[in-house]
Amino acid sequence: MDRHLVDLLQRNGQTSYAELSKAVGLAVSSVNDRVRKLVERGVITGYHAHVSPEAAGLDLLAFVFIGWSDPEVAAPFLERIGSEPAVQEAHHVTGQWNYLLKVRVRTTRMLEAFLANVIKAIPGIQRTETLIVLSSAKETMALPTALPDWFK
Amino acid sequence: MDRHLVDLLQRNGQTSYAELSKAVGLAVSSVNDRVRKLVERGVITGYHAHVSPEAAGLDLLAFVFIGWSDPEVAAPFLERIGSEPAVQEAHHVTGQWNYLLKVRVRTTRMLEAFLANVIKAIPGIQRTETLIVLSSAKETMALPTALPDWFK
DNA sequence: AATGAAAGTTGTAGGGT
DNA sequence: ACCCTACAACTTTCATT
Repeated sequence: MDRHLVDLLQRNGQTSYAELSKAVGLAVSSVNDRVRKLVERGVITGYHAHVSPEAAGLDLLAFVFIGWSDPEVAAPFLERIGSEPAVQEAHHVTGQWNYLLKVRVRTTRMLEAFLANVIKAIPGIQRTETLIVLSSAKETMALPTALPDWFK
Repeated sequence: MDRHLVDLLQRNGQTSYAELSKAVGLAVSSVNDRVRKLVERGVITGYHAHVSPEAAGLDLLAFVFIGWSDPEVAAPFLERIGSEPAVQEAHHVTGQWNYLLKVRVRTTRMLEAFLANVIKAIPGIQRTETLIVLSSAKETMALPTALPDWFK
């Protein structure tokens, strides 16, 4: 039941309680209760308008691997990229690199500036490797709510 | 002006027109006009509830690189991962790999099943490399609306 | 937990500046 | 483009089962 509501709200965050009510077969006020509790419990963390990167002029998407040896680098690195809007994601990953960044900029010139003025400006960062995204076949923020058939 | 509205709606997709109106200094109906046009123009592509992966039981995030030689593999690969909820993103990237996937599952056992039953089940896929995400320091879908100071 | 109805807000469309 | 107004739709609360 809650899964169904979450599913619908992931797809369309503006779905009215009237519509949700019809879809799940509960009264409007019951739906209101359940959604409120989903937010209180932290299952639903927020509602956001999604913006087309291209419409915003951000035509270049890149993944940047970051490497360092000195563990002292981590704190200033995280602080810097945390306040950098061009960085959409920063993940601590296994393997030969420390971090993987997802970066959106306008052009290759701007990517170059990002690497030179933001990343290399952090003392101690030794290696980077950049992958340019040619096209994105899929990009969704909807999480699976049910177990897939290939895993039981 | 539109940038300001987009900014606010990216942060909170439930911001009322009354609040937007107060924030940008326009009448409610003007705000309504502008937001409607932003949606019509495709700048705002939709509104979505954001769900906590951990609350949904998806504790494992991984990036999976996929490689093949035969170009015939692309079509069936894209069709398969397009309909796979565990795959959040699929990017065609430069470098030694063809695609980079962002995958969310519950456990390492489920990741193993994904690689065996979904990826390796696609004929022609020759190489994969999986990076496990230990922690995500940043994960936002808010796009920058202004040019950064490190790029003029 | 779920329901129906009342009361308060908000979204939207119209005409006007 | 922007504003004001009015009505419809929606959200939220509350008493009840």
